Amino acid sequence: MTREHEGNHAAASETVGEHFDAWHEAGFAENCPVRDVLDRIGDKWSVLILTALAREPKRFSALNRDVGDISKRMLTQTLRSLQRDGLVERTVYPTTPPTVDYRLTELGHSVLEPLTALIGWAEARHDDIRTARHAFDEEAEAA
Amino acid sequence: MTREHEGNHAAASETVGEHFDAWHEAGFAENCPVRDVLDRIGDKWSVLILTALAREPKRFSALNRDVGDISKRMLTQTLRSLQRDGLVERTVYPTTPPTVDYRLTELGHSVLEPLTALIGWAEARHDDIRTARHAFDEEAEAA
DNA sequence: GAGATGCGGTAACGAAATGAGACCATATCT
DNA sequence: AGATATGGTCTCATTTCGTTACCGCATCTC
Repeated sequence: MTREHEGNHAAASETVGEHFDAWHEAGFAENCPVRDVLDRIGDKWSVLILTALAREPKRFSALNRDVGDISKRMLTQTLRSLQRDGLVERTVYPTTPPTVDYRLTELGHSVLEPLTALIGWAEARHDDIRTARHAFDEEAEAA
Repeated sequence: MTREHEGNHAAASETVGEHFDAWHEAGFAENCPVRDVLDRIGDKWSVLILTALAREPKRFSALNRDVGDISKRMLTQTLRSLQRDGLVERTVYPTTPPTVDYRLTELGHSVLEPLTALIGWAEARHDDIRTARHAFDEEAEAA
């Protein structure tokens, strides 16, 4: 029943709003999955690594190359936390030098589904965001 | 055609994999919407603020209370960047003391849809994540 | 056989982001 | 007069991040 923006987004807004209230009452810090999960999703490299692994397992150095400007340090760190959360599986083959590969677990694959939606949104609306950004910056500069 | 985990996630994995390859060829840093968008989505507070505003506009201090343990500093900062990206609209009413409220724009509401999917995933799989986490930690401790 | 290269990382250090808290002007309530 | 609320900003300590150097080992090149 809110008046302002009712595309087809009203339902989602309502749903999310209810979730928020529920977390709020539940104590928030304790059992809020969003904090727990989004902190990881949102740490700048996780999503990129997950998408890089979407189709096939990759070795450490392949990831290092493919993801682009990530440092080994952050790659190691991010992979560890993804592994810890059960999204990624690390396999060592006892060759010399050791070969290590990383692959998505079922849990890891399953998160790609909602992520696809988000990526789709990002691509669809990227222009709108950039437009808004420019407008904002010019307005700020004018002042 | 990958063998390992084929729930219903195969399609998403394939799609995401293709996207990744496309970004990769396109140069990555330049026109990668994910970097651009996910950096914002994933900054620990943005999603929380967006969900807090899902149903109704709120004032600065209401947000400060509702979101919980966010500092005013980060609240201001996050709101500014959401505003800059056109997700949130800031309105000042010339009262004394000034009243300011924040509301989602159409763009802001539209992102709730993919976010809902992600939140749903987080809640559905939260137990799996925590289980994996405990297993990992115990194994690490045993070593 | 000497040096460079690739492997999968770790250690150390400076830079950047973040969090906690004090502070501000104004106005109202007690 | 003093406390409280409003919407922030400023400062400073802690945390996190990114860069670079380095490790042992094996293979490839000269």
